[in-house]
Amino acid sequence: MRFYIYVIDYVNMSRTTIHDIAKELNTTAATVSRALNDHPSISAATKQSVREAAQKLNYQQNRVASSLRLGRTNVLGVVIPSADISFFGSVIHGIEKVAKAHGYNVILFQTNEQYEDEVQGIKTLLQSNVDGIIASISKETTNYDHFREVKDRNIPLILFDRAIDSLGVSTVVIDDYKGAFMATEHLISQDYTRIAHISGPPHIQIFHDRLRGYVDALAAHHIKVDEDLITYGKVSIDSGRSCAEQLLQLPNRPDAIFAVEDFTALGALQAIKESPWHRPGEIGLVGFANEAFSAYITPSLTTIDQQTAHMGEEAAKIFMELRQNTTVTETAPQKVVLEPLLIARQSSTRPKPKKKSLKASTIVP
Amino acid sequence: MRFYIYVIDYVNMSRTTIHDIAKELNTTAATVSRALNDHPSISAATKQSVREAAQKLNYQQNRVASSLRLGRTNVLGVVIPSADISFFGSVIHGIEKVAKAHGYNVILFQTNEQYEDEVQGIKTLLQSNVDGIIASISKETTNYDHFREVKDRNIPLILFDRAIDSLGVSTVVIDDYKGAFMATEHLISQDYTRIAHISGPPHIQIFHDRLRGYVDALAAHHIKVDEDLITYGKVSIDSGRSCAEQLLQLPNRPDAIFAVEDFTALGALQAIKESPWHRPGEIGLVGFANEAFSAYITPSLTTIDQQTAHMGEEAAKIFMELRQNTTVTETAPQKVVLEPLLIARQSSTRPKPKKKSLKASTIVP
DNA sequence: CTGAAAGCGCTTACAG
DNA sequence: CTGAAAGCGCTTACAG
Repeated sequence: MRFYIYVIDYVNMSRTTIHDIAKELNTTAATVSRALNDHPSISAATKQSVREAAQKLNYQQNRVASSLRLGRTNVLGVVIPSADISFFGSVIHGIEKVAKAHGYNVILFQTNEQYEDEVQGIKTLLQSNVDGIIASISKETTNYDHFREVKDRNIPLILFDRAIDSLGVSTVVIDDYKGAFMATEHLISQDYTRIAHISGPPHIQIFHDRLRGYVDALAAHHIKVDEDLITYGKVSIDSGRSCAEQLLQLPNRPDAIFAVEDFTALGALQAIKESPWHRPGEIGLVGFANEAFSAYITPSLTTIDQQTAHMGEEAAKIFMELRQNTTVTETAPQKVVLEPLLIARQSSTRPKPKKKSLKASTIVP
Repeated sequence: MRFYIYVIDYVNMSRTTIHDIAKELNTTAATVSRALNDHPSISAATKQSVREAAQKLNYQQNRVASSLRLGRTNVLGVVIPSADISFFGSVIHGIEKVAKAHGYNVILFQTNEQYEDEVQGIKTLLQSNVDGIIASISKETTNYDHFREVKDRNIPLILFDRAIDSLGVSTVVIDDYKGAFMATEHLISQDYTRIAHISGPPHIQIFHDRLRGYVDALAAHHIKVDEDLITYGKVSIDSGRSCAEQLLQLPNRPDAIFAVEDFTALGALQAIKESPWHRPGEIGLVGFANEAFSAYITPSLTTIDQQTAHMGEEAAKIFMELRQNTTVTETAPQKVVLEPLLIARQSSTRPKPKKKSLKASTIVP
């Protein structure tokens, strides 16, 4: 009887290269490379045998070597404040999806809303020779030289959501004005007439745009804007709650609230539920952002969807177009403005009038 | 008067290399390289002048070239089902944070729970010469050869959350058994006695562990396990709802449900709210995962927090240790088990007995 | 249809 | 303390 013992020395086992394949087939690395890249001047027979040998030797292309030679990496750099914020997680999802479909990988860099980290991130990505960068600017950033550097190096740059027009690069944003207009108009269509707005810090562009959309929607429907019904919160659950409490205590209280974003709306909802007008839709409520929780709270929250994954996809698609352009053609930057989507749910649905305590009858026995 | 016109030809402007710096200073690329890498045998004066020239010429190291030469990339590959799931977004956040602190970049690859995509992702990362891979296995995956390939190539592999012991690689998981035990014990402490469990596909380790924790907690408190009260769902809202509906129709119905994760719990909650036992806590409910929505639904959901960002950080830290090890030392795989945290909320809080319709009195006038 | 050779930009053992 | 040379693994213009 015999024992066969196979010892594989991983330590000294270096990875298969095209030279190993060439040696195996008594040909050259050039031929192997061409065969693997399906070069037209290589015979079918050669391609076949090269592929078989590659398989047999478990060959994997070394993309680092390929990148160095080709001068491109097939890597897309993404710079965002944090992957831990669902909005950005969703955008990354869209970016990576499109990137993968085009043979690109995604390097992720988080800034944590810090300017220094953002500068560092851009620098690292440039060193890594990424073929393009998609970014959402940190809240703290006021100097944009690092983004100009990207532009100067002729590397496609696309900004999403938090974009700066003055940089002259392509951008993907959602139409906040229109989203707010739709939200307000929706409440009007539900026969709400005294519609309040809980806004955010007015110096932030998107909040300002939403306020404008609210005001214009009222005007479009000949509803007078009542300054008393506009409050400025701090974009949080607690702030939404206290703003709503104030609004509901007004002598001439609102019959609906449009909140600047979903967390504010959530706080407002708490205040509404604790008020005498706590039945779903009795005081209409619309948020903005379609956060993960908004479909699941009670009542479910009507809100504006920002098409977050779509935003990422669009940004990646713009990159795919930009990379085609030879550097000679200076094309004008693209500006994609996504359509907001109204997601109508219970929080803005008027309760059926007349019939009282319908509730019990809806219960499945 | 004179006009100075600076014309910079970006098209033909190729990036500065160490050779450009060397030419500028009448020295060689070798010296420049050593100076930039702070090699001890280079004089302080030379280092100084090289750094100045590098700055002046706006030099950025080409990491691709460096990687090819050094045989390592300082890139960590991360393979997850989807960045759009808050759990994974949070884990990536933790991974990237630690990676960055050690000079590593993160390449992200999403599998969308598809086996084929997972295989492709691993292959791409290997081709990209990542220095290590952190992954969470797709639900669909039952063949693990692609992970063995990573191991065989001697590339550090760390699995998190959805890990497989048989692969013999380092893992970071939360103690699912203990979390389920805590969840069940919590229900028992709230005087629930007929506690049902909606599990997930039993071949998935974490779901199996949670089932065990549930069973053992009952046993520890001398409550007989009733097979009728254990159902196997598909880990979704709809599945949770229909499983709960079934459970509630049993002749001897449960008075509490421990759901295998929060979406299942959410569906179960819908079923409970439509049942005759719809008052908060009347039928106790606990989920698992502390999803974004769980704090905000009504009633708020008691659940088990998995310390997601911490999980990512731990995985990245293990990598940082593994990479130190020379390939000669075959160290045993590490197994980090994180402590689950019980987050007690309304869904498992017993309604006050005796007093009826207390509700109205809690409303602030 | 295939091969020999050069080169992408870096790092480092070897020599001085 | 610095330089000349080789090489990481690939791709491709050029030659045959």
